[in-house]
Amino acid sequence: MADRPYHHGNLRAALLGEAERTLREQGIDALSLRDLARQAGVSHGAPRRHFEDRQALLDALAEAGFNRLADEVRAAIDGAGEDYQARLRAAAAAYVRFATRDAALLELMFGAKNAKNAKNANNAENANNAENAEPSGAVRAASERLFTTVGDLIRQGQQDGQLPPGDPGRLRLLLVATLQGIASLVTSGRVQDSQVDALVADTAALFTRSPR
Amino acid sequence: MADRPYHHGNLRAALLGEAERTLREQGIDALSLRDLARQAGVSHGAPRRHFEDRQALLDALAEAGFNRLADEVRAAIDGAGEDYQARLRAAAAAYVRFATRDAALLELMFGAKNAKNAKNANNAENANNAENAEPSGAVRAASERLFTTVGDLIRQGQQDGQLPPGDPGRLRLLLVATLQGIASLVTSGRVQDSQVDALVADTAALFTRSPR
DNA sequence: ACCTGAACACCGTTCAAGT
DNA sequence: ACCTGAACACCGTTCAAGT
Repeated sequence: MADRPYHHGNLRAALLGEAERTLREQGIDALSLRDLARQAGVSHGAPRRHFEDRQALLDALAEAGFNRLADEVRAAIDGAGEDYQARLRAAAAAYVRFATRDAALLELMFGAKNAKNAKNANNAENANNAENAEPSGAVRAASERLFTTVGDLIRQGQQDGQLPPGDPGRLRLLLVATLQGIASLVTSGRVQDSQVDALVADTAALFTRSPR
Repeated sequence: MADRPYHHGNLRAALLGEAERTLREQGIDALSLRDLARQAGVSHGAPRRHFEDRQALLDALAEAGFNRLADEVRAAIDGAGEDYQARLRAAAAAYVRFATRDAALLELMFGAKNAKNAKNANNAENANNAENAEPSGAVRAASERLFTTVGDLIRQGQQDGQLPPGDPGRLRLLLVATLQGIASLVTSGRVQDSQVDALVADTAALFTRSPR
């Protein structure tokens, strides 16, 4: 039976998995390190060995979230056939699906930036960046996978003549913004499920218009 | 001198004002009812008379935020002259300015929805909407002022022939989504200040293109 | 009508100590 | 190398009691 096996073996993975579930089912306010430790059957101090503080756990969740989002969007594009508008719609639909299923996680992924700086406000060496923190390195790297995926879609559209020429980086930024904005309206309950299809279709149509 | 004047007179307004400042300067994690009470010079139980719980305070902040955002966007449009693209750019720029100055507040305005439902999960009478809560009535009403402002801009563009005809409601939703998406990238630190002008210009150009 | 202050059940974080 | 358990300083919320 082994009441307390190894040192739990893979506490880090267990904490992350349980955290993902709690986040999905009960929201971020219900996410506590002590509670996760309880569910994993370890003492409340144990998580410290794997996550320096609560923010480190949230960063790890955001990182995994970005990796999964990038994967799902890419898979949707790859499975959408040849028609370019259909590929755009598939990317947007996959993004919205992620937002619907993991609203709190997506908020977490695009949140942060504001919380931690307060501590360092009095700290002279960090005073210059006290109000413009960047996401942590690992989170940023994972979020760039999403940008790369969308960038590939943009480049393909320009090659096929379905998108206007010009700086692909600017178009990529605008498309990510649009996708994230739709997701933000969905997670905040300002878009009904019945409106999503139209919004996705309009997004694809908007980007494939020709300049006047 | 009057150490403790009336009953503080306008505790509600004082709490809201201080909360707005804390939110701006230190982020949402630093926002505590007990701390606000301390700064207002009242006991920690006093805020309860004006805000039933912490969420009620956050709702009031979000409500005020939406009213101010709608006002600022409308003022920017009204002050932008006759050129329609310039009016679009002014609206987008005002939105981004709000996001830059009050990042945490904007996140709060488009957040929520997920946190409160957990409590009612076991409650049979509320089981049906346990995973799709709407923003509180007052917040929703204030957020609709933003939608109305953007809707007026859309209608004007269609009348002037600067925007394609069709359901103005759909176009409005897409424009709000785009603005909120840009803001989300800004508040999460994924758009540099130097990229904002191009993004704003590209947004205006995108919407005023003609269908191919 | 508005506020106080004790009480309760939670947190995150720290750190000496164990295995 | 990993985990325990006491300790500390905070929370939000409740509620009898005061003015």
